[in-house]
Amino acid sequence: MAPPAPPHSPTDALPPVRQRRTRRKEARPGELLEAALSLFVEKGFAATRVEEVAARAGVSKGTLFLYFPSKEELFKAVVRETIAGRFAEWNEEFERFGGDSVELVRYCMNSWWERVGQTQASGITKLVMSEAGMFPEIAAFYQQEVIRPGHDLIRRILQRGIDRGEFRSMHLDYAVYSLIAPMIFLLMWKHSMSACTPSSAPIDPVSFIDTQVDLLLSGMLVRSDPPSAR
Amino acid sequence: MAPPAPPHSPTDALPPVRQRRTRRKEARPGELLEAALSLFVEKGFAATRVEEVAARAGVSKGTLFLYFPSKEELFKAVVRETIAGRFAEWNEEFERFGGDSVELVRYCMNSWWERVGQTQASGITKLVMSEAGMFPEIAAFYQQEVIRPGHDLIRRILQRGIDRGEFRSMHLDYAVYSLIAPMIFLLMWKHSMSACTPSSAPIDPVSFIDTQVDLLLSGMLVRSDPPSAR
Amino acid sequence: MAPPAPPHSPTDALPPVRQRRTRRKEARPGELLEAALSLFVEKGFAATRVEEVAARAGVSKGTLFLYFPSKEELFKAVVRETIAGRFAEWNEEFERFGGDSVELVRYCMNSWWERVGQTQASGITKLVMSEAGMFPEIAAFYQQEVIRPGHDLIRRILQRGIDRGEFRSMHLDYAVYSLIAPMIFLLMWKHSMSACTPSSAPIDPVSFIDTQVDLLLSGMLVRSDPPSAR
Amino acid sequence: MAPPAPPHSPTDALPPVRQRRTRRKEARPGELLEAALSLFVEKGFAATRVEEVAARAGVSKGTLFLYFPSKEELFKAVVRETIAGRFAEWNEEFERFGGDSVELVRYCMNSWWERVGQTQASGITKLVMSEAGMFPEIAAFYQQEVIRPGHDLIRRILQRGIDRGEFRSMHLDYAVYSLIAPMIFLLMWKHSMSACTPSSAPIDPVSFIDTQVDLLLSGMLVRSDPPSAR
DNA sequence: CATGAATGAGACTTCATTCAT
DNA sequence: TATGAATGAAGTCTCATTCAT
Repeated sequence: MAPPAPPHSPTDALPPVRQRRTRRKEARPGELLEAALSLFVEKGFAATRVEEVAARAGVSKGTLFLYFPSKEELFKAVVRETIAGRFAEWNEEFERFGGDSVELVRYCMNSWWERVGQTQASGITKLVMSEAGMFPEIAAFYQQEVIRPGHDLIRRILQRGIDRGEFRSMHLDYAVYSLIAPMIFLLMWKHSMSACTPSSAPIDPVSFIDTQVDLLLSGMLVRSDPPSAR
Repeated sequence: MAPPAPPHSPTDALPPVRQRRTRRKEARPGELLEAALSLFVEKGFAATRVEEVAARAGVSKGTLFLYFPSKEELFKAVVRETIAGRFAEWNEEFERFGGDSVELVRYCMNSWWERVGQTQASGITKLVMSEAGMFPEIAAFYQQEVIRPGHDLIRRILQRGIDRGEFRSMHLDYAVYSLIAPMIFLLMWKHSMSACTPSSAPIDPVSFIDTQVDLLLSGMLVRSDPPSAR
Repeated sequence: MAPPAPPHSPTDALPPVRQRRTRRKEARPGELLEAALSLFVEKGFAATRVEEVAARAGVSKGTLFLYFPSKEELFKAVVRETIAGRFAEWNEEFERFGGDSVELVRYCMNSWWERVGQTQASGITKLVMSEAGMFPEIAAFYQQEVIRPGHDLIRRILQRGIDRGEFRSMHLDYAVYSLIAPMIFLLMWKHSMSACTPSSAPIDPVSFIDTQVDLLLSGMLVRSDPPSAR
Repeated sequence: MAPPAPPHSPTDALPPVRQRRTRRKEARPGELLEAALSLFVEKGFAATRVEEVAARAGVSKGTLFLYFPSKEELFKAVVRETIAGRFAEWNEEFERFGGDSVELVRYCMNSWWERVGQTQASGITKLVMSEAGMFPEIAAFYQQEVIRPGHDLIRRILQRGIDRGEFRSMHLDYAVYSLIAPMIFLLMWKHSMSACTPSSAPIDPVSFIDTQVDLLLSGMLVRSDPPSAR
């Protein structure tokens, strides 16, 4: 949580203990957001007490309200913060991708798992889905900032595969959801079932994604031609 | 809340009123569970007030506590009650199925949508996933009563396909989750995003399931042999 | 505020101890209002804690909120309650008055002191004036329900005196305020200065009113001279 | 809050800025008291936040506590400061007055309105009366520093009128309060009702005082009659 | 002197739960 | 059995006051 001490040359003057008061001001919102994220994910919105959040961030109750006017606003800020324009860079990255579309799809899903699914960020998606009923505003925001861009990104990838003659033509919108579905599933699984029960058949996300991509690309059916997949 | 006794002539028959009373008494727990289910699904556990549940069930707050010792127990009862062994009959039904496995898979998923997904029953899955963190006991119960039987059922279907030479061999456990994932996705979608936001690309569940099955069975890749699709 | 025990014949059965729960329901709002009135008057709106009000009314904090949705609403209810159409009967009474207008004015002011000034009701007028800045809505309500009717009532009395040739003609609106002023003064005095300081020249309200009426009616000037009025 | 130093050419004279700074330092307490007075009058003691006071005075919250050890002490200082012996000069002035006592009374009241009533100073009287319950000490202080001297001043004027054969003999103490009453009324009116409600019959203070003096001096009764006064 | 971030006691309000009727 | 008035623990939020810079 504390920023790792950067490697510094011996000539660096080490600032005594980093003045407490002044430095904090800028760090506080981030620390609070981080604390709030983990607690919200752990216990849900309602069951998380602001005092706990403050305590985990190492400040008092009152301080929290210096930065966020209410518990709800804190929640919204957590969502906004965690989401914050992830898609701009992703879009670019995928645009530049040179390989065939099969690999792109596989890369895309694995990459999502690494950068979102397995991080705490996935918790807020679970949270948003769980609490959507209570925060329509947040749900709408999420829809706009995450769902739609994500949808569009995947759509473009599939279109690329079709254009290059790699994928057969298909109902794009639903195909997109077919790729989103396993991620949502993984994420709900991680934060719900697996979190608290010794599941019978534990899921290894990487293997699951692998299988999933295989199936979606090549299907289950027995075929004459060997699947191109690994 | 009880309808005021209407003025009636001495010749009026009393029985109808008495009947309603009597039937009510036995129906109470069920009515309460129903009311609780819908409210828990709509608003989550914490945000649902017992008074609302009681009101929706047409009784007073006190009465609710006559049947359920606490809000938590009410929640658990909702889950237990709604889940009640569905799988016995399903198992049988699928055992008797005569067609090819492609059709069985398609039938299975459509049938789930009809009997669970589109009914109120889907709400409890959403509920369990949302509140799993706070009710590990319930999550475990669900795991045992729903997840595992469901998993096993689907596993047997896939195994049947492989045994009959219809499906290629695959990692069964993950393939099962690949079939579960879209259902979970559909259900979370229905109860979360679509419920409160005018989604850009609304999902028609039947079409989505159709596409999903197509893809999982035949894949996305361009092939020489035409898919056996429906 | 409590209804005086009605005289009852010896044959009346005295109800055991008056069942606690049921009877209360109707009495509660009144008891709370009474408690609130005295506390608000004693300590002002902000310094009065709802818990104190509840305690003085013999109930718990939560009970208060069963009857009044917020502290502000409680305050408004106190004002409304204490004010509640006092003027209808007064109007009538004064309309029926037979004596000369000098006596009517004197009667009017003495009567105000007896029925309002010396009762707790005067406290809320002080309160409204003190807190007007924070409760514009209340101030407007008071203006409409108390100030204006009171003003009109006095105006009619003065007009009567002029019509009967008892009073000289004068600027009625300001003359009305001249009669209101000493009441307001008395009431502020009672609730502010005298309440907490051993005043040097304590005011006996009845004597003060007497003198005030004398002066307003007959003036200070030595008799035979025509007044030097500008 | 401090004006940002404007970019200036090297030839700019610095002094003005320095002067302002220096003067500021000495002026601080006064500016704070002024800000506090207006806010306390507007919103009452409890509803006024020290931060607002500081902001209106152009300093930070912390600075306020450099000059006043607590909010309560700030309040007391406001009262003490604003009251500051006004009566020495007034006494003198009235002692020197040559005209008849009728004119003196009229002059006295008009003069009070001009110098106190219509200025911000009137606010503290409103303040003291409103908050007397919470600050008995202040009320006593006010009683001693303002009420009593004022009372004595007026008493002396009335006695002068009697001594000169202008006024009839009367109960002096109450007569004094009869002259004070309209001022208190005017002042409460100004700061309470009129401040926030579009009053039906707006009061012009000068006209009101005029009428009031007329009535108190000459009475309401038709002239030639001997007054019926008891 | 001045600042403003931090504190934490304290106030209002909610709501699951009890219990006399 | 049913009611609904009453409770009080618990939670959110405010704001006077402190203190390191």
